[in-house]
Amino acid sequence: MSLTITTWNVNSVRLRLDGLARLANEIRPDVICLQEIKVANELFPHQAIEALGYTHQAVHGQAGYHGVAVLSKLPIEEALPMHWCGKDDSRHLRVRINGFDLHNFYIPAGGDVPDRELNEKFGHKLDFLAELTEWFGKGAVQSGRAVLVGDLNIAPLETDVWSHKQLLKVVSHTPIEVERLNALQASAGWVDAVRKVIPPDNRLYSWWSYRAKDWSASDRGRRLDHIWVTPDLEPDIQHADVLRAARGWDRPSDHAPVTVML
DNA sequence: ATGGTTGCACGGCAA
Repeated sequence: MSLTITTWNVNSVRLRLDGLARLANEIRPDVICLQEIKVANELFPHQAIEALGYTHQAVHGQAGYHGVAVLSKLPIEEALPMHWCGKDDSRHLRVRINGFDLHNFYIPAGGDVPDRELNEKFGHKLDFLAELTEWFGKGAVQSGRAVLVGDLNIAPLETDVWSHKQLLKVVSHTPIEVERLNALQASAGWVDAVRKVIPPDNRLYSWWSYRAKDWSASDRGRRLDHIWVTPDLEPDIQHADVLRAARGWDRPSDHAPVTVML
């Protein structure tokens, strides 16, 4: 028995229905976790997605910004929209599928300036990570078997960015962010499932800016999207991949889907 | 050093 989970920052779910159909046909994930759906709950395109075989859907939407959703071929036994840092941003949806916990995150991007004194968005990003770390550290993962996915908006490894040196002061790859992400990972012993399959000596990206003239030729990417599992699931990791081709589809998201098969 | 693109609440803001 296997379970395939894909995470994808779609940058507007309503503009990415063709892409979702393609993902459903080409990868056939059992569960798809979306970020940046950019739509209120009542406007979520439930029927179009149901027609792709994802009859179970949990949505934690928001008009205009952010928003996360879980699409599943298996029943969603419980869905908990979560909130952090005293804000009502829709950035975390916790669901229970097949008896395991799945956490779908859209971590704050953090703005442009990597200094919390000058840029409160950067402070929010650091605080968000710290709150999660404390929460997971207190035993939020109870069942033992759990999966954490999403756009974590941090590329932790040198091989997760096109130029480690040139990105050290760029939000997403600064030392303080990497430190906070590593602390989050340690909080519940999370294992980076993608890097278990594709070792850290290989460059790997999941996001390329819209602003490049030729995103593929310049290939200035970053690995911002992640799939982590608890240690007891580590032996079950069968396969992992980034669907880089999706970045070249018509009207693409700036993120490519990341998939792990357990 | 600057500007480059996309998507949303149609226009400034976030990414």
